[in-house]
Amino acid sequence: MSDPFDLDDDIPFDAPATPAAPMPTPWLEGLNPEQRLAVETTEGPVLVLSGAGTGKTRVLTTRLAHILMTRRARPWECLAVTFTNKAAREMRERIATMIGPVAENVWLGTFHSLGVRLLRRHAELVGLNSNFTILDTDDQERLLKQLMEAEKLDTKKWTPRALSGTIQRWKDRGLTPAKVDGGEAGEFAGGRAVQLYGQYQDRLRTLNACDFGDLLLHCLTIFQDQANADLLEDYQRRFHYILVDEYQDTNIAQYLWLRLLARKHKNICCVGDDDQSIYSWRGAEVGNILKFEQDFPGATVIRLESNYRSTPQILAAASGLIAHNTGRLGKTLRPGPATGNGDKVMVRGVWDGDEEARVVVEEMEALQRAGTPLSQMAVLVRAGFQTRAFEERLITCGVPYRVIGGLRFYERQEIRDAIAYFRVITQPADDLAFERIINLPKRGLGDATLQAMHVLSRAQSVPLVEAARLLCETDELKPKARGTLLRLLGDFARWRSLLGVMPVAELAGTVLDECGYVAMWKADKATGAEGRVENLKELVGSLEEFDSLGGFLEHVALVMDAEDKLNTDRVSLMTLHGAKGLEFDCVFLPGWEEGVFPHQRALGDNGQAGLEEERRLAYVGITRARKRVTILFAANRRIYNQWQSSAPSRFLEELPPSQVEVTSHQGLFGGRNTESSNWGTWNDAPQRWAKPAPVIDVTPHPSATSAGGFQAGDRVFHQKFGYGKVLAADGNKLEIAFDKAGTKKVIDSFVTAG
DNA sequence: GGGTCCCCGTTTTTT
DNA sequence: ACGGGGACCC
Repeated sequence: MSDPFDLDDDIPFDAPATPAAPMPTPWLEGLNPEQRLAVETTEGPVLVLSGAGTGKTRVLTTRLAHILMTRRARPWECLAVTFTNKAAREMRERIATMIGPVAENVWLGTFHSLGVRLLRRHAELVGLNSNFTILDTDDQERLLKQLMEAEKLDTKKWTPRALSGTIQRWKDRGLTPAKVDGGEAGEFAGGRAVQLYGQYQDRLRTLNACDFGDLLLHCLTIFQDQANADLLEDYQRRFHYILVDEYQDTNIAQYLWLRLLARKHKNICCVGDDDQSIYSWRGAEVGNILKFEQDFPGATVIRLESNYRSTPQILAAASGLIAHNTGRLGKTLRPGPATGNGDKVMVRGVWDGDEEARVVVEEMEALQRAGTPLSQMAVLVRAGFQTRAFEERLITCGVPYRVIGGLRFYERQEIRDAIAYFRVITQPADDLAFERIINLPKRGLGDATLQAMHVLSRAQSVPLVEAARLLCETDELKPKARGTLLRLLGDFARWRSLLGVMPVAELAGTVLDECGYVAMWKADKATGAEGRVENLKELVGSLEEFDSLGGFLEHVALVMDAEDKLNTDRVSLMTLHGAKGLEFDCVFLPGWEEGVFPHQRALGDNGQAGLEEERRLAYVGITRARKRVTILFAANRRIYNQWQSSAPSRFLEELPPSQVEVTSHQGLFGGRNTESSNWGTWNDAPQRWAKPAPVIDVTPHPSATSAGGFQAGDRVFHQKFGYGKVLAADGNKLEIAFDKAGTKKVIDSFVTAG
């Protein structure tokens, strides 16, 4: 990968037009007055409060284009920061279409990718080598566990995971071990949490590794050190204009980072929405956006309130709900010119989780018949486990869907294992990676061998790989283990010698073949093993795009999201958190019950603040919809296999009644619009919620040949359900009587002739 | 070094 | 219910 940032200051920058007064500014056309103000107020600190669907991204990109087109700054004098790779990519593309390839020279990226670039340049200032490794959470926790065990701590009472979390939160606040208030972690780890934090940082340094928090924290350390004042000034001088996306999600470390860089020119523009702050649990500090005007004196605050996404009913419902929060900067979404009138927000009470799924999928099918593409429908849940019931129902009804979130490609076990091999090749000192694969596939190098290596490694202060080599020169190991270890070390030496000689993809393939890792999965009869072999192939294939293994590893660490290339028409299932920034015509919001949403844990842990964040989550959910929102709540729900009756979410009462239409099955639910102003709870009046009549499947069952050529009577095979007989075919949908799984509807591309 | 049993936790997640 | 991890035994 080329590094545009290393091109530094001497790139010719040809703005398309020579500035002449008055300069034409076509890129400003079509902006509303507030948006235009946000774009044109280039000087000084600016806070753009942009509600959902008010054209935030457009403002950000246009602002950057405006700065460049009017030659206020050259591309490499602009810094644009986002949170996700997706947002960064989107912004880069949009800027490129507006101003052309010079856009590449803007410092544009996520906090972490920009942090990494700075840190690779100046790694030696914090005792690292510029080719440091970026650890994933697995590595972090394993490392902490080792440290805790060395301290004889009970890792069941105090889990490495919890300690990892504590350390991350400290890093989020820009605290190095020396800066943490000693008493802060209380009795955690016998009062030794801070000490462990220090040990952890030392260990990372010897491993030449960083965790995610370090990417920013080390930058801060460098910038805050008086000895590096010149360096800081260099960057301060460089960045004439700074743009920050999703400012409500920044943590304190990020805030300090920005403030340091903006100190000279003070042209910092932060865009965000305090009402969409839903990540406080991972260190985001709403306070950053709330006190922007104090932090950056003389700041201009601009509110974008004209919404181009949702119907007036949806906006009114969302606004009414969020108005229950305190401590807001305050903003009211107004329907913009483009939004038509729509239906009221539907609220629907159902008997249980199964009915909820049934009702939702039925409505989806009805909407589809009425012309809404499936890709314009989404089910947004509070927690991951809720998707299961919907998946099952969607499978049964043969409605294609995708689950967004969950395990990502690079988080799969086989991918992480493979990557550990690559890591040891590029960085022999990467003990964590070496430990991971030393006996994978099983080659008889167990605890005893590892133990001996650790002892030697510690005694000699050398990496494990080196300790292993030394160990092989002694008689300490049994001959068999010694032979195996020598062979492994020899393999690594050979693979390493191929670096830069053999194309990376080929090298990767060779490594995974020769070490026996692929063979291991090929020999595995368990379900999913073939899938893993496939994934490994895909991994090797994806390496084609890289010209160095190191570049690939950085990509893996920083760009975890693998773009979904499938453009098929599918319903989306995801968490409310995952839906932020997305929009759909029709949104389903199930599980609005006390304990589920607002979630019990959110209420317990943080009281009022926790509740308000849950409410913001609800606000995010509602404002994802363009045309239609359906909220559901169930009287009974099975949680951890235990049936519980539940009360409707308090958020339901907070929706403005005039914007809501309560519907119910079979007189299940009276609703306050027609009855009293009081919402009954399930517990108060269980007799009101008689079990509804079963839902009758009204989908036609024509018997014909499917698009894929299947017809009634065919024997087929399905990955999940096994063998079965086709009962009916309709377009690409088949109704199949499976031998074991019963009768289900599936899409014909999921089955093969059996 | 490998298999079995018990216990624990089970909100949200990017980088 | 269920999976992961650790302790324990062969």
